[in-house]
Amino acid sequence: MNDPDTPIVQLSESLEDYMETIFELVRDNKLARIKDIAKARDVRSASVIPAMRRLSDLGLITYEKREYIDLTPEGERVARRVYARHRLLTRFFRDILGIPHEFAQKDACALEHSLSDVGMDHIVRFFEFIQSCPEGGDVISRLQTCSLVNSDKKQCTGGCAVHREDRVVNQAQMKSLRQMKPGQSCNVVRINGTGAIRQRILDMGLMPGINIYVERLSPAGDPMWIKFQGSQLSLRLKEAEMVLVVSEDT
Amino acid sequence: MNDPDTPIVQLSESLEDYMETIFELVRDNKLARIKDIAKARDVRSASVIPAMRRLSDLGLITYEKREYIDLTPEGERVARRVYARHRLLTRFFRDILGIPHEFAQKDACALEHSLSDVGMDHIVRFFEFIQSCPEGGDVISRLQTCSLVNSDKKQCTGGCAVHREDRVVNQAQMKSLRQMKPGQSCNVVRINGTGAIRQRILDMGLMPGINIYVERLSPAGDPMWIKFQGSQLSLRLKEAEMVLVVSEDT
DNA sequence: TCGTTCATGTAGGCGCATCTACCATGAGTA
DNA sequence: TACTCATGGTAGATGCGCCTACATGAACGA
Repeated sequence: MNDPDTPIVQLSESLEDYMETIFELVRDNKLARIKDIAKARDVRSASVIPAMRRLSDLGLITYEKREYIDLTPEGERVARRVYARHRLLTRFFRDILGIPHEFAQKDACALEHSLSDVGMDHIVRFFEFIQSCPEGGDVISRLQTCSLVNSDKKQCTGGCAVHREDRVVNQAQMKSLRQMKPGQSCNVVRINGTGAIRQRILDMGLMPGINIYVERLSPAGDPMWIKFQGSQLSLRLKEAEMVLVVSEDT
Repeated sequence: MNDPDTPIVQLSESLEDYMETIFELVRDNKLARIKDIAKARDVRSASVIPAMRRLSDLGLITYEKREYIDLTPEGERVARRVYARHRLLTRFFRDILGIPHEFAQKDACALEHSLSDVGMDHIVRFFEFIQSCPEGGDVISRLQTCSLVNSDKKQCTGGCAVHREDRVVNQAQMKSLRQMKPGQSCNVVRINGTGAIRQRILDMGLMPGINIYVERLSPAGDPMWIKFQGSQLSLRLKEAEMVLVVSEDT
């Protein structure tokens, strides 16, 4: 029944979510009712019932008509796993990547069902590293206060003058993409700017590490044509301005 | 039509995958056929056709009966975005977290559809930080060679003697959970060990950062009972041995 | 010119997860 | 005793994304 060596059943995302919800409800309220589950998952009660039947058939919950729902020992094992994944991913997104809690929560929800065990394990290892390595913690707090990551006005506490300001000040080899001439190649370091424009640039696929070849400027001068990852694209100068690159031409 | 300021249509995961597949096929082979798409996505041709019809109705692809499929300008915009997300996530998983390529690929696939823009943006910022901050790159390469993260025999190049060996050698305040006495509290630092046992411990929710309270040992001595995150659990001594903790009792 | 072959397309079905609309139960209350 | 009302449950529909089985059509070789 509750043999910890048994492999864990593979559930659909939806059923895993139900398991997690029940786990939290039982922990917090000592009982889980159809209505509560429906509310927590933001679905109708009628949708919960067939799900409960499926989970009950799988032996993960006890579900008798008109009685409170509880986890079986095996169900608790399954639910605990999902819950633990969720928690860790939320922490990773929030505390490491600095994603605001609400989004961290939501993104963890999406990933908790699909991340491979190997992937999960590496996230755990990342935490272990951060906690064990004397340098690990330092860098993460540096990261958190870095103006690149947190756009509020905290300042990076040392070392990297480069991104104290919004624009490059002292790394001579960085240019904006706009400054590049047709025929030149470069590599994206950073996207300056925030909000919708930044989003649009990212959506185009212009991201740190990407190699760009500048094709030409439009006759009118304004959109410039660039090529990267095998496809051509036009880019407004206003946008090109925000893309910080290092030239590839030695 | 292809106005970059227009918000991008929200597609189902499946349709996004089709868009991405078509994008890659057109780029690599100059054309995309039903058969190729079916093969790339590992589904039957008959399943591809209704998907193509839906995408065509949305104005994202050109699809006439028995003709090659191509992306419309708007479709290319949508596909490029998905593809860019995929690429960046793969790099993140592989190059930062050290997840083997195959798994990184697979996990990126899962996340690319659901990660919020905010989440994505923070991953980009992470890369920007790593590339810009003089300390960033160092720590990532340290992370990569750390024996915690890569279990092959690379050695961490300096500083953190703690995890040079499989067991703690010189951080006196670390103990294994097994050494804790009933009534004591502690905080998990690391799970030693690999493979199935490690997996089982993680599945139970014992992860770095978790607070544990030791309840009691079984009369027989072997399973120990612990409490964390509001629920009780039994743990074999063999497993408790592998859980490295710091005592919470000053 | 006529088959053969193979990609493409159609028809119909299935399972999941949701919905709406309605029905049943039972606990408290007039 | 009978009414009310929240909660739980049933029936049936929808949309998606996949399937199998079969039909169509175009290209190519005999």
